[in-house]
Amino acid sequence: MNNYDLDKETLFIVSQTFKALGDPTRIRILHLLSVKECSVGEIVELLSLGQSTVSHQLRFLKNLRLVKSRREGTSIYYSPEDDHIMDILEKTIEHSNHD
Amino acid sequence: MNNYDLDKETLFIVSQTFKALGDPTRIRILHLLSVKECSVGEIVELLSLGQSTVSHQLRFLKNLRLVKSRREGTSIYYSPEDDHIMDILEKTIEHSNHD
DNA sequence: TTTATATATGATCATATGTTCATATTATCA
DNA sequence: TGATAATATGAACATATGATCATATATAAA
Repeated sequence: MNNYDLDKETLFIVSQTFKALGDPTRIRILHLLSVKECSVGEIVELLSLGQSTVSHQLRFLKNLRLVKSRREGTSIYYSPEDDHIMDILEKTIEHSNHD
Repeated sequence: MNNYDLDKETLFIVSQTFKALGDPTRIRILHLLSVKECSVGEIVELLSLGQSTVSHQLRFLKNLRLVKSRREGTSIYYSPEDDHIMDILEKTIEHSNHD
């Protein structure tokens, strides 16, 4: 058995995961959520992003189970869901500051 | 000082790095190189990819200093250059197999 | 129930990305 | 030097991606 190549499913999952981390807006959102749970409106304010942009990206991240949400009145609060990925993200951010 | 957001340069480096890992072809190439140093032709054969595709992606990876190369006659051998990123890639591949 | 507030969604558009084709470059060997 | 083999490059093309606009949905308050 030759392990030079990866199977299709692994390839899909891994590439999807890294693709999620490959966009500046999503990185900013995930990093913010690693600091504190935030409502959509708070993300919009703290990062100066459009409401629609944030909403679209949160849906993207939620589909990949990188974030989860809970409702509180009319607000919806988001927080990280995948510890492993968040760990990779934060470590890579630290790593990039040492260059 | 508010550390909710990331500075522009960090954001650029981190997103570029993950973008490199966000494509199936590049993942396959990097994973192969993590197993053994390969010439362009070997990569083409082992992964059944087009020569031009491999060459383009290798240039991409080399620009980001994720791989390095050495010449041997008319062949050019590539190998991983960034241990940290390769570690992240391999760990994420393993992680994806446990789901 | 109307109004206001917060969030989500769909369509559109410009740009980014990855592959392919054709060709150029570089090194080896007859 | 001329021919061959390995790799790199540029252009073109189709598809993917991310932001924006307009609008829909959902909850709360009046």
